[in-house]
Amino acid sequence: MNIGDAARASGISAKMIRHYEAIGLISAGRGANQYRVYTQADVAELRFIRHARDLGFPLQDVKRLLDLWRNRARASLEVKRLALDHVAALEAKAKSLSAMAESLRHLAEHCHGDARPDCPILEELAGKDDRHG
Amino acid sequence: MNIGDAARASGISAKMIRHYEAIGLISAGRGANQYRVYTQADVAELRFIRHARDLGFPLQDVKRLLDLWRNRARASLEVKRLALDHVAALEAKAKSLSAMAESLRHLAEHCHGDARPDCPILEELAGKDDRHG
DNA sequence: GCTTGACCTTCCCATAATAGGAAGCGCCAC
DNA sequence: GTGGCGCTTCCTATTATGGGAAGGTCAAGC
Repeated sequence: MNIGDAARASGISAKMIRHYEAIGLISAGRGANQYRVYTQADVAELRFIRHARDLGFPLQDVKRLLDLWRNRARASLEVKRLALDHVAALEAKAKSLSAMAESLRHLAEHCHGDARPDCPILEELAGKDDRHG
Repeated sequence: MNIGDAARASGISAKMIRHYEAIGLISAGRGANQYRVYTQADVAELRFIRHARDLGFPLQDVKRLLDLWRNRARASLEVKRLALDHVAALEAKAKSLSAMAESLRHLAEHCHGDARPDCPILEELAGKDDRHG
C-alpha cells in the first residue's frame, strides 16, 4: 500500500511517516515509481509508534522500544526500565505543573478581578527578587 | 549596566535577554559602543519575566502580563483571566500526564523485568489497533 | 604601547515534534 | 488524454532555549 493508506491505517499522518523515515525510526520499500510501499508489518510498526507516542514516550525512547519489539529474544528488563523511567519523568512533570497551577490559583483567588488596578498576581511576579534556590 | 550584569541580576541568560529584545518583549538602551545598557527598572522587568516563566506562562502571556504591569491604570480583570486560563491549561496538562503515567505504571507492574522476552508493555503498544476516539 | 583576557556584538545552527505549503511529477478513471 | 488526487522533495513555522563562530571593545598589567 501507499503512504496515504498507511497513514489512514495507522493514524499517523503521511507527513510524520516520512519524517520518521528521515530520522531513521522506520524504513519503507519503494515501488517502481519511487513511491513508498508499506506492508501490514510496517503498519503494525506505525501503530506501535503511535501508541508509544500516546503514552508520551519521546521518539528517542520509541526508537529503543521499537528495537526491543523487533528483537524476539529481547529481555523484558530494559523495556521495564524504560517504562519506569518514563513514568518517573511523567510524574515529575505532572507534579511540577500541578504545583505551578496551585500557586497561581492561590494568587488569583486574592485578585479582585475587576476594574481596580491592584493585583497580587502582578505584585508577586514583580516582587520576590531572589533566585529560587 | 551591561548585559552580563543584567543577566546575573535577573537570572535570565544574556542569550535569552537578547532574544526577548529581538521578539519585542523588552527593549534596551545602547551605549556609545553599541553595547546594550540596562537600568534597575529594566532588571525589574527581567525579573518579572523570569517569575512569570517560572509559573509556566508562555511568552505570549508574559508579554500581555508585562503590558498590564507597566500600565498603572490597568484593570485586574484581565490579569485574573489570564491567570485562571493558565491555571486551567496547567491542570489539564498535569492531568493528562498523570493519566499517562498511571496507565504506563500499570503496564510495567505486570512486566517481569527479567531476561524473559514476554512483556505486556510491548504487547500493549503493539496490540490495540483502534484509534482512541 | 602592546598584549591578554573578559566582555560584548551579530549571525547561524540545534534541539523535539508536528504542520503547512509550494513546485513538480505520476497514475488512474473517465 | 486530461482532470484531479496522490506522491515526491524542500522550505518554513512553531516554542523556548542553548551552543558556537568570528569579530569588536575595553580595562588592566607589564
